[in-house]
Amino acid sequence: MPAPKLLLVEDDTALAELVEYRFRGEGYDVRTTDDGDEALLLAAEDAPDLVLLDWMIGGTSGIEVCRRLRRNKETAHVPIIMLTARSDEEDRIRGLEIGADDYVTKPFSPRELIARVSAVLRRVRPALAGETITVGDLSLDPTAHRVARRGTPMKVGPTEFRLLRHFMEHPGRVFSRGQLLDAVWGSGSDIELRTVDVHIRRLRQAIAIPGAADPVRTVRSAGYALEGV
Amino acid sequence: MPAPKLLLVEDDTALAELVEYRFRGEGYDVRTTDDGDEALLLAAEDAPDLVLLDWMIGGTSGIEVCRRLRRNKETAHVPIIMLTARSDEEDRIRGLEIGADDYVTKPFSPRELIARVSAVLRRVRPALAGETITVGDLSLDPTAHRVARRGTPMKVGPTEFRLLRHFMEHPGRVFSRGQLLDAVWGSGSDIELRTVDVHIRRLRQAIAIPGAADPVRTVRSAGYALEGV
DNA sequence: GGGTTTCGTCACAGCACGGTAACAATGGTC
DNA sequence: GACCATTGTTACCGTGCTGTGACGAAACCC
Repeated sequence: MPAPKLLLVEDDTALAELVEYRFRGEGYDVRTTDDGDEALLLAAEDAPDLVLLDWMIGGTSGIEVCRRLRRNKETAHVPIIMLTARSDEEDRIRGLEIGADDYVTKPFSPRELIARVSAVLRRVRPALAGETITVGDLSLDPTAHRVARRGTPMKVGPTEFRLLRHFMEHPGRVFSRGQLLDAVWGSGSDIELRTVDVHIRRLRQAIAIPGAADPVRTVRSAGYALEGV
Repeated sequence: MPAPKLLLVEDDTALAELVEYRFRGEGYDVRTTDDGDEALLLAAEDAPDLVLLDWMIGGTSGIEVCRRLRRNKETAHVPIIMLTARSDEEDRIRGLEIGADDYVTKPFSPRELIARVSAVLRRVRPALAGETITVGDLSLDPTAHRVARRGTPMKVGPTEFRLLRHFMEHPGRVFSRGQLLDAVWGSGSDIELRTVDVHIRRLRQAIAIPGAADPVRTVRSAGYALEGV
């Protein structure tokens, strides 16, 4: 899962550094500029996942930047959060109507800003906000029904998918065949225990890549487990 | 374009009536309740497009309602705006982290609330705001009822249009046949599951262009999805 | 090492699932 | 009314998935 890319447009250097520092700490990839035109260039050449935009930056107004981001096809749907010292309702509404996705008034705490950013990202790109489960080099998206290893998508059958999901929801934990039957096949299923072995093999086969270790661990006389982090 | 459906959960009757009145005026379809459990029922039986949720309603807390909305698969992705008298940063962050999409403190002006609602909706379901959605090389204009692929217009039947629109509002996500029937045909429809297959085929046919991959993905034993970004 | 238990692997039969075409019913248009 | 577009249903077919038993390999115990 690539780090979400933020573009911070802010001319208060001290504030910009603080925000940048905090977001870096949260695993974001942050670029900063204090100039509206430069912001548009940066956004156009490598579209960020979200823009933090000061209401008023030296030269052009933040509003104008917002409008022009929306006009450009490449950046039209990038979510924007406006930062501002003003708390007039009039301005707030104007910002939202122009196309900002959220509006945070200064002074704000970094924690709140982080919470808002991740709330917005969760909506826009679920894959960026931890909707996907990641264990080691494996990632699984339950809603898209997708599995990838080291970024490359893997073809996984239905039962193997459910099996893997169960493992990834409890990484490192050992499950007996009976427990796996209950969890993956349903508690009422009347299926041979050994059948689990076969699906374990199919799962191993499905997520195998040459030169990489098998993440499924066999625990003799106990069951199977997914290699933890 | 159907009216966006709001669910308002608020126990201050006077405020509830005011909000309801204003949103009706904006063309929204509003249902109101003052009870957390009833809210969950209403949301489950006919998923709204957005929930306005009071922080503290008689009996259960709004937070609990929020959490349970998120837990239910049907309502997990419905955006939520919390309304609250508190303005503690701690609470605000907590609400956002729990899964609310936005947070408005009382007293608020109806205008601002409307602006925030439409900002969230624009982000989550652009089609509701009458905006053109773009996913991959597909674009869909909800007001003009037009679909284009790589710029060239495509002829798409009514049902296929609604189907495609639903897919494009949730790109990448897998929907079971039952879910598609609820979302596209209406929750009360009594239609064979396999009928969905036929319309999927018709949709595929309608948006097919030679030399391009089929954007509709079949997920065996799970449903269908539109190839995400 | 011999015996026993546990696991890995394979091939196969059965069938569940999705793709497709054909058809009847409906409703709108001229 | 005749025509056309659209819709929902069904039946058939092929493919891929699933569960099982059998056999050999490996690990464990003495």
